[in-house]
Amino acid sequence: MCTSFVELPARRSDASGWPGLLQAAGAGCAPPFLQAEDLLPMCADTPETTVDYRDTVFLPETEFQMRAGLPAREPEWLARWERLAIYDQLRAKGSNDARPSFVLHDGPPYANGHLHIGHALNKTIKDIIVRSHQMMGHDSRYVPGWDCHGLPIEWKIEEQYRAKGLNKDDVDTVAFRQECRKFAENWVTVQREEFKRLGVTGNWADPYLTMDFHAEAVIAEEFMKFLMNGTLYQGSKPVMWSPVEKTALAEAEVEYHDHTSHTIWVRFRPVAGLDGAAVVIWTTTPWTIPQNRAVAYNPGIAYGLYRVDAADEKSTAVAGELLVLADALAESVMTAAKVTGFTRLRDVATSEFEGVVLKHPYAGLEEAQSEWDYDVPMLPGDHVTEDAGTGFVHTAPSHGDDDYQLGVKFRLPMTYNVEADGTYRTDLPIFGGQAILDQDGKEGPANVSNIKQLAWAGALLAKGKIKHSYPHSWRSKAPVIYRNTPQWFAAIDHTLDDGMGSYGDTIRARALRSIEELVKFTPVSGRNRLHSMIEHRPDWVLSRQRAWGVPLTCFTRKGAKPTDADFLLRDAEVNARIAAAFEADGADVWYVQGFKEKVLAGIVDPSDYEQVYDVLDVWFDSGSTHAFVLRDRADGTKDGIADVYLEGTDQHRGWFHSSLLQASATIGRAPYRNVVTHGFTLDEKGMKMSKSIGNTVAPQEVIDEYGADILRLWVAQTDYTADQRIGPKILKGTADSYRRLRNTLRFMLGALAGFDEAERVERADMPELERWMLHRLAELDAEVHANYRAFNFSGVFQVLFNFCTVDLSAFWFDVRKDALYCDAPDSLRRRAVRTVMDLQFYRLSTWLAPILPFTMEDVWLSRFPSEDGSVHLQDFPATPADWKDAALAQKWEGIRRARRAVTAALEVQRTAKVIGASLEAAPVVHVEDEGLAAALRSVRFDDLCITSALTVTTDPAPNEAFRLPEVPGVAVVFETAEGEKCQRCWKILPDVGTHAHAHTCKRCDAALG
RNA sequence: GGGUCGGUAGCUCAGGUGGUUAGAGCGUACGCCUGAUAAGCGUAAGGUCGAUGGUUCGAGUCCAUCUCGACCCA
Repeated sequence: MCTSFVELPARRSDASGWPGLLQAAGAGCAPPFLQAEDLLPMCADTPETTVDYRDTVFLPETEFQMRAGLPAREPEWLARWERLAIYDQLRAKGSNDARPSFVLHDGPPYANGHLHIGHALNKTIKDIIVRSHQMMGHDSRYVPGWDCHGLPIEWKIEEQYRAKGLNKDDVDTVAFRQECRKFAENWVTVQREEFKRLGVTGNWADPYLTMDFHAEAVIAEEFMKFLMNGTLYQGSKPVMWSPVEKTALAEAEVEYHDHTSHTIWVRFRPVAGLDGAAVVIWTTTPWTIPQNRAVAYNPGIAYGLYRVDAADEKSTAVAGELLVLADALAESVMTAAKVTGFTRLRDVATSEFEGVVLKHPYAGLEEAQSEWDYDVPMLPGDHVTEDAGTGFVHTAPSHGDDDYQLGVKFRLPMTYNVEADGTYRTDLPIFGGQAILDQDGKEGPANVSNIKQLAWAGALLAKGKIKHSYPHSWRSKAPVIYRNTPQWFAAIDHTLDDGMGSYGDTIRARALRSIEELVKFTPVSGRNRLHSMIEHRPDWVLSRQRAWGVPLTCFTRKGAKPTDADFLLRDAEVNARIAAAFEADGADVWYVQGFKEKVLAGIVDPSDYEQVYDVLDVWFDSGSTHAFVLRDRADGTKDGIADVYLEGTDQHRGWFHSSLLQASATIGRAPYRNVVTHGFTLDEKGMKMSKSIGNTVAPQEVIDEYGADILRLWVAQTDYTADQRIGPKILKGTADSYRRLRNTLRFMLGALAGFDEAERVERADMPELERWMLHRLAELDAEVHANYRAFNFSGVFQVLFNFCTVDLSAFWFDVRKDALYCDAPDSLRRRAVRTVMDLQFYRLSTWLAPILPFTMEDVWLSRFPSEDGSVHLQDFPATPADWKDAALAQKWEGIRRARRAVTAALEVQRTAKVIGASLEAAPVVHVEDEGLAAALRSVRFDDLCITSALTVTTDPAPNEAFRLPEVPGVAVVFETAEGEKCQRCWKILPDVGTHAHAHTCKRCDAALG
């Protein structure tokens, strides 16, 4: 009954579309809008009257909001995903190898403080990789992790102790460690929520922590592999040392203040050569002279032989004595030495220094008991400069970093003259027991004693004082010294016999071959960077004199020297007991009274062994994550190797590096197949962000103002492999791009309202324009996949964004609005358009889902409302390869070029106020090329140009025709459209007014039924 | 100070092995539409490709130096 339509609202607002209309059309009834029309006083004899056909036109209908309201709505979707357990559902889907595994192994952030923009960037990139691979058909697992041990947390707890007036040294180690654990736990909780708010998916319910008991047990086990395979050894290395606290300090624990130091110029006389001239060194630490083992020169500096001619009477210089000095510094040295006249005798080529042996200033002194009767070689070193001093550097390998490096290089002996309290060992001749710094941090007698002794020995050329910046302990505020302390090292060139030699027999060799053969780097420059670091690095220092970490679980034999074969206890049973104890109760047990006795009982006599109380470098912890996560977890990988490790470029020196060294020793190769690195986030001008400059952008602020999807879109549109910029202006632009994408999807949702499977049209039955759209989709499918596989999201974004603006919004949507709005619902053309739009919808919404998980969920649910649905349960739809049609694409490229000429021509008339809308035009298009003319005639070129009529001709164009330089061979003559404006579709056509429905064209009249 | 990486329109990005007037989108300006409407369409303006010097018939693309920035070292 047609009358039933009377009850229909004049304008439909239900999102489900127009079922009533389809039904009506199918039933052959008059459509409902007749009712409205009948109410109007229209008839054929009142042509001036307009008819409102608005309600007969199929305008887009959607509940999907133009404005996203992301900050408020994102938490709702997060709750939904949590309720639906999306991550777990996907795992179930991939179980039993139903889908190929893909694992991005998380590099653990440090559990300390709120997230900054770098964290957000890092986790968002990871998330896009994880999500895109899932949707490309993998079982893509992601286990987030945290780095929990280490110095910064220890400081915080110490700080709390100080605030309470407690001293760390008075507190039980286990109690202290438990405070640290609590602190880390707290930040893990905080950061986890902050990461989740970014939309990052993963196994948040069960992340990995380096302080988990199992992790601590595995870290110790991994360390014990180093113990057993012979790479572990004890050496020593100078570190910053506070004699007051009797402890080593890290760089971050010292502060620099002005300090007045002694400064001395000292003669080192050659055993032979150099014409007997003394080599002069300069130092601000006279107390290191007893530890001198070499004098360094720089082969790039010009040196000369100088003769003292005259000197002040207070000078220690003697007329006639010969000195070797850097030319650039000779003058200043002579001045310091109060020399009033000197002569430069000749050049001294640095080749003359080679093989020269000097005498220690204290050599041969009676009281010295031959302590210093050793050779002091002259050695080349790039660290020697001519900025200050003499051009020669006094080298004490135990008391300086350059000195140590030179010592390692030339095998200089380390000295052990300085005790933990800053005094010389008591058996050191002349100076034994003297303090460098006393227990109040004040200067002890050591410096002055040395100056006196040098003067006595005739070696002191000059002395003075200097005020300079010098490191002080941030706790006691006392000056610190460089002092060699015993440390534990991994020998990375030690030949291994562990049956894992496929890629080499040493840690270094395996690491290098892994880089060369087993790992793909994104960007490629990472390969060289890591390679050259590994190639040149020294042995790995594993030990730290700290409390919050995994201890170096080993024992040394009392009375044995580090070089003795039985110095270290190597016993598999002991190791197993340690691992079992850690597994049960964590690494704290190492610090419980009687642990040594417990694990050594029945194997060796515990009283014969010392327990080591240093803790492992935290890089060893994180370098071991592959073992306790990838290898040991059910959601790890079968071979213990990750598909991807991804971090900032600074981690070439950090996690990529330590993981590679660790794994080379324990599994014989790199633990990863891909290394992906991102740059740093800078401010809008490319400057480093800093709180003091006030140019920081906090992720939370962006989320509050724009929403996480905007932050994620910023990540996706940037080339993260280089440094990126962010700031208010850039985010504004990102939000603009977002709106464009959102509206594109919104238009599709509106146009697809009520889409029914019965409407679907086969590709073969579609107009060429729709087949061309399918071609574009197939092209995009390939590009999107390739870019996601290459971790190139800016490529994905660029391609999709351009598609949405250029192909859809500016062309296809604009052209097809006429068909969508005005064609009869059962018309083949309209159905074809909706079919293509449906196919587009599935692809665009899924392709963008890894980048914009919130918005695409909004889009998806808007089309498919449900309690349990989610776009994130979908894969990218398979796209038939035969949608590609190169010949069609070429033809349509020509058509679109011709279209550009037409739109430009219309613009001239528009500017001249001849027309407003393009439908007022009916241009004549003169085409020189017959092929192009045929192409234009084979399609509805008038529709494509959105004109009411259009003529294509190969006749020569008149001179006044419009031409575009970039579209040669096409000229446009403007004509206005003839006829009346169809009140329904707004085209101006000659037949309007001749049909049953007033003021309509033939098509609309038919559509109205 | 050393090593590595980077500097293409206001912004985000394209620009195999050197070859005609350096591209895209956004933004901006102007115009149009008012049936995607805090939307949509069209047109236009915008770049001495960080600087200088070189190689070459020819360089954003190759070389050298410098400069700015970032990271890692010292």
